[in-house]
Amino acid sequence: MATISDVAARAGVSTATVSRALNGKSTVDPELAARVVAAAEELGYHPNGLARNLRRQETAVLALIISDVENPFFTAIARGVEDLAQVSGYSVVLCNSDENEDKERRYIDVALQERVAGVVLSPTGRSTNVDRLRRQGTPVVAVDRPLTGGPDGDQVLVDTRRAALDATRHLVAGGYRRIGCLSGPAGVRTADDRLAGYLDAVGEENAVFRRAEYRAEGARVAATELLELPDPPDALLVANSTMTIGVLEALTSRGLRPGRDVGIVSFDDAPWTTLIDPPLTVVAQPAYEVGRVAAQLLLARITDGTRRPTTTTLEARLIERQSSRR
Amino acid sequence: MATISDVAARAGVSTATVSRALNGKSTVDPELAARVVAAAEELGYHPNGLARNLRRQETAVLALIISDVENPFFTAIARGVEDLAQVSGYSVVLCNSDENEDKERRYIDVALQERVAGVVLSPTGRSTNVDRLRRQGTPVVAVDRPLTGGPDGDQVLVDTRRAALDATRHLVAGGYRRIGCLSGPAGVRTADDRLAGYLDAVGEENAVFRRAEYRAEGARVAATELLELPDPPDALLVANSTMTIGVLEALTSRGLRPGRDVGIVSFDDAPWTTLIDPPLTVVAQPAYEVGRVAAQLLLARITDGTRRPTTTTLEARLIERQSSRR
DNA sequence: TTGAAAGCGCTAACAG
DNA sequence: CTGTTAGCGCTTTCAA
Repeated sequence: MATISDVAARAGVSTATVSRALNGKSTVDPELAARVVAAAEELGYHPNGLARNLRRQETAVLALIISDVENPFFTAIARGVEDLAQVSGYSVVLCNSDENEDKERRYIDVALQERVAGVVLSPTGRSTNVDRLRRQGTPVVAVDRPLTGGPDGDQVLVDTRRAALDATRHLVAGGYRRIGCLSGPAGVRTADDRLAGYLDAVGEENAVFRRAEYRAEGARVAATELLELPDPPDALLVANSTMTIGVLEALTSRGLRPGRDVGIVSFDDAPWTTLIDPPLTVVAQPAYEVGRVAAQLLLARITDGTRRPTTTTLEARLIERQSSRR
Repeated sequence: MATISDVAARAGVSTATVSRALNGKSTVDPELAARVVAAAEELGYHPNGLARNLRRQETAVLALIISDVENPFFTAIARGVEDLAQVSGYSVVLCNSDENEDKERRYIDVALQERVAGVVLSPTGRSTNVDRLRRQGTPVVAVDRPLTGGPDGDQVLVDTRRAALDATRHLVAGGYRRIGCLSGPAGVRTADDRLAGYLDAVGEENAVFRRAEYRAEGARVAATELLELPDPPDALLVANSTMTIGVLEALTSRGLRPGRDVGIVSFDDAPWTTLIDPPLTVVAQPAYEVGRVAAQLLLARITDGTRRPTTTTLEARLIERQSSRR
């Protein structure tokens, strides 16, 4: 692969001139510059980013570590981060931690090794992994879930406890009497918060809930358990759209109709939620916006490492459709 | 950030020894090795991947350039690539080309600059971008769509034309008389192939079809056009699940029921396809498998650049549900 | 088994 | 405006 010296030789100038001509940083004689460009073209020259970054001690790459590539909520965040990064000349590499602390650590190590300019992540459980980044001074911004242990680092969250409270109250207002909740795993902050919001609304004494993985299958099983209770819930708040798929399966297989028989409100406004009958009432989270804001904060922190850490909390929006009406 | 010399100084050895001890390549006196490990630990040392890769002239990173992060088909591929790469010690960075040749070119440039070990991509339109990779000798494997211009490079495809043919015949067998097709943009190979398979089945003279972006909105409009024809189709083959969302919206807003009024077969077995009423008949593509095979081929080509290019074609599977029955 | 030294490809002082 | 030179942090001969 052609190197800068090859180009320099061909253009009859020094490597420094090639560098200057190609990067447009300093002024170069137009005629020389033209020769350089021509030579680079002829040789199919692509600057070696490794060498460049090693020398410059910086990389125009952001790492985005999310817990599930197949969850529309996170892919929407990814788009937000990417769109914003793009215009500032940064590329984004996506890593899938799979809600697994080990994988998260591995990817954080990769990020550290490759000396990325900064990382956006949805932290899994404990913060010990994040500390590694902080210790090396790599800018981080957390999305969706707060960093535990100190306000060190920016965060972009959604007020999901409040959203769960509102959603539950909406169900109460709709005339449902015994409202249940299906939330994600204990220790996952969003899952805990959504459950807490639900409890705020119904009170501990009236609570009927289960926790499961943020996946369809676990939710199906958990929903079935709830429905088989002696005094089963007549409405369900479900903590994410993937779980809702399982919940709807459980309902269908028991001949129960959403809305009429069991009121449903689901987190996340997935594209299919309007297609089913009845259409689902959902809590729409501003995922794309979360991504954009996170990228903005990260870039700001990259240019100015001394900025005080901030926490941005965005509001979710309840979209009332038919599954929460009898 | 601590460097190898810091570690060397602290352990009282040379940088060469640190390198050997930490990489375990060569034999190092156990006692020295222990000192090195301890020193690295204390300093929170993370080897600089940039420097390492620059020296070694290789990177353990694969780039995966796909045309839509929000399309479940591609995220399933991503999982397949990642799972396989992981066990061989490679990391995968995901780039979103958005079905846009410019973005694709930018990401290919990034891949080239960062000297990734290889790239998996779903090529957008013309192959001029891919040629850049080939010219530099970077191993490439194409997924979902073939590389145009020569069999230079491995490819992993799905026999989607055949799948479209079978799906259309299935509709014919179900008693539908006038079968229409909604496919993706001209020039996108999968869209062309699915349309071709449809034409194979119904014959040019009976064809009623529209093309649209691989997105919900365009498909909704196109489906509406078809349904407003003087002699509208009584069944529709839809080229991807995102488009199907638009198609179902069009049907619903006209009071038409899938199956009974208009038979539907959709490409891609999205998780929600069983939740709607009636459940959708779909063409399930082995996306995860496509990803795994692609990664396998890429790794093989990375270790042996002289391998002859291969083309793997996987079969799709028709899953019959209720939307293709009256 | 260990250390000294060269060099991967690039950029940025520093002279000229 | 241009060239010379040093060096980013690492791995890998080559000698000892």
